[in-house]
This record gives sequence, structure tokens and C-alpha cells, in this order.
Amino acid sequence: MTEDGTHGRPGRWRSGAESKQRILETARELFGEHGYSATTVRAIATAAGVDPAMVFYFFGTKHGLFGAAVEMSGNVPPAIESIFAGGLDTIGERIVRTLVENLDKSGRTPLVMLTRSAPTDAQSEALLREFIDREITDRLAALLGTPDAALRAAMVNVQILGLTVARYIMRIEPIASSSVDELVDRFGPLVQHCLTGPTAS
Amino acid sequence: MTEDGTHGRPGRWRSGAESKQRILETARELFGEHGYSATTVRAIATAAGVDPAMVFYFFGTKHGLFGAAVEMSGNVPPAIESIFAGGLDTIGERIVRTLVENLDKSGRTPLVMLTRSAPTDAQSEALLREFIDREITDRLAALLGTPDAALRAAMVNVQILGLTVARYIMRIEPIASSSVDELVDRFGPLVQHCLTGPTAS
DNA sequence: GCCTTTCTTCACCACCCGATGAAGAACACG
DNA sequence: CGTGTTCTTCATCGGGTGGTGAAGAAAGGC
Repeated sequence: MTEDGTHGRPGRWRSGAESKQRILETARELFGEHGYSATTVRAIATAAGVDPAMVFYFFGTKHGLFGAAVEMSGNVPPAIESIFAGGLDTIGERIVRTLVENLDKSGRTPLVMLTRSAPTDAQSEALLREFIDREITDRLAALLGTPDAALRAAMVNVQILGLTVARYIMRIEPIASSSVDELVDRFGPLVQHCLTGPTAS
Repeated sequence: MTEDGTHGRPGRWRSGAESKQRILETARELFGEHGYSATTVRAIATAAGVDPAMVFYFFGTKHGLFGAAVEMSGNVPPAIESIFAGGLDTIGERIVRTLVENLDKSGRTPLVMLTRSAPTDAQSEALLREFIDREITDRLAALLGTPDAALRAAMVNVQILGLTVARYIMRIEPIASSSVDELVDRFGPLVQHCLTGPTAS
């Protein structure tokens, strides 16, 4: 552990902010890859080249670290804003494009982390549900205004969840390696149909 | 632990098959509720009113128990067969109806168990992928025969995954409490469009 | 009756987990 | 230079995990 001449001796040799940042990035990576409970504090610390105790020094609990890693104030909101900026008749395309483009940038997106952990971790499920309701369902339903708005918005959630799981978590082919444009072409109309399409009955 | 006069003393007082069955049912319940890694052998044993060692006596490893709990030979196949029994023009409805009706019968369905565990457990992911490929994707793609058949079949997978996660795992409203007919009306055409609908390009 | 097989319990192992507390080294400031 | 704060390491704790081995009790075969 003395490969760079800095490890192995106690004391301060790095700014605290740097270590904190490093832990945070590693945590995002591992939480995003294996979910909350399957990721250990020790694994994060080791991968970040840091003593496990530092994690607790900076973030208190594993809980707290996850909360900090999943925090996304100011990052996603502008992207979501652009969804609602245009007309209702092409909103399907914008939803799919915004979703895929943002998630493609980095696999350690909070949304992917939460979607991965939600099925087995109650806390993650609560956070994900809260986010989806607040940023997607409620706004979509309000925008529609029809009697079945809630159901239509929920159908969009199904599309978002299915797409996220298939492309970023289970990496099902050929969904996982399709281009953004291909997915927009395929799923855009589908999402559009959820919101403004006719009903069977 | 002596409430029924049978616990607390060693020896045989029940047929082995009965205990094995009891463990299996409890395992399906708990695995389906909390996923693979979050469910402990001890929890299953306790809930089944059995010593933890019995689990290993009957199933060898936790691994083996999960495999046995997820086994579904002869149960799902007939249901899937009915999907491909009819024409291609109403297959969307049949897919949704078969899926929802089978999963509604019991939350401890192997498909739900696997879908819940897949995001955080590599073994579950492999099993789920194998099942989906063999029973859904390959057969759908073969039935279609078009150049984009693989992509269209994968889009159906997205619908199935999204619907399963939303209704049975995250229990998103109003998807979770909708009637079977409602879901068939809403998602049937969507799935149908995935398979036989026109393309944007 | 005995003896073997089957089922059940108990005690235990090594390991890993999240978390704590003390103590020391590097820095910042006076 | 000295003092206090910040960062870092280490040793450790209590608890839970999957898994093992021996030993004992009930049942079946002869």
C-alpha cells in the first residue's frame, strides 16, 4: 500500500475535499453497478484508496453516503425542464431522447442507481418513487388534464422503467446497443401513444 | 418453541417431504418479497418453523434453495403456449393478458422473484435473461421473420419488464390496482404496435 | 428385538459487515 | 515556535452470515 509513498502513515496529506470527492465518485460507481446492499463500505473505501473509517468520518453512515451519492440537485432538473418546454404533440420523442441521452452520458446516474436498488431496498424504492411522482407523473398528469391522466402518466412510467432496466441494468440486446435516434424512433411514438393516443374502449 | 409439543427435541417427527415443501414455499415467499441477497437462510428457516441446518440438509446451499424455488417446469410453459396459439394480429392482447393473469395469481411467481433479484444478483440476472430469451424473444422473433424482428421482440421485453416492475415490484399506482381488462386494453395495443406497427423512418 | 436409514437439533466455525474510539501526523494560524 | 484543528490510520467491537459436523430421536426393514 506504499506504491505512491503516501499510504501507510497517518496524518493529513490530502485536502479533505479531495478525499471526500474521491469517495463520492467511487461510491456512485459501485452503488450504480451492484446496488445499495451489495456494495460494502469497505469495497468503496478500498477502490477509492482510502481507509474505511474515512467514509464514516465524512458521511457518518453508509446510509448517509448513499444519500449523498444519489443527490442530484441542479443536474437533472434542467434536462427535465426541456421536456415540458415544447408542445404536447411531440412530447413522447422528447421524453425518450432526454432520458436516453442523459443516462448514456454515465452509467452512474442517480436514476440508474435508484432503479437498480429499488427492487431490494426499501429506502431506494421510496426515493425513486418520490422522484418519479414529483418530476414525471404529477407534471405529466397536470399537463394532460384528462380524466385518465393519472393512468396515462403511469403508463409513461412503465415505459421509462422498462427502458431503463432493459438498456442500463440488464443490458438486453439489441436495446442496449441501439443508437439514441433508433430508440427515439421506436419508443417515441409509443410514449406519445400512452399520453395522447386513442383508447380501446 | 414447544407450543405444539413437537419442537425442541431432535429426531424425526415429520416426513421429510413435508418439511422440504414447507421450506420451499417459505423461500418462494421471502425471495419474492425481498430478493435473493436480502433474504437470509435463517429467516426462511425461522419463518418455516424449522432449524436453519435443515435448509442445507435438503438443498445443500442457499444457491441451491434459490434454484429450487425458482424452478417452474410445466407451470408457465402451457400459459406461454397459449400466447403463440392464436393469430399474429391479436398477439399483443394475449401477451399482456397471459402475463398479468399469471402474475396476479400469486406474487411469489418465479418471474417476479427473478425480476426483483436480477438488478443486484448476477445469477438471477442470468436465469432471467435465459428464460426471456428462450421463451419470449426467440419465439417472437421467429414468428415475425422481419429484418427488425430482434429489435421488435426486445421492445416487447421492455413492455414486460416495465409492467412487471411497475405493478408487482414497485406497485406504482394506478398500474398496481388496475383490473386485468384495463391493462389489456391499455397495453395490448402498445405491445401489438411493437410487433406489427409501422416504423417512423 | 436390533440395526439402518432418515430427519432434526445444537454447537460451532470462519468470515464479513457497519460502526466506534483513540491516537498520531500534517497542516493553518497565532 | 507552539497550539489547535483537520485528516488519516489502526485496532477493535458486536452482530449476522453461509455453512459444517456430530450426535440424538423417530421410523422402517429384517
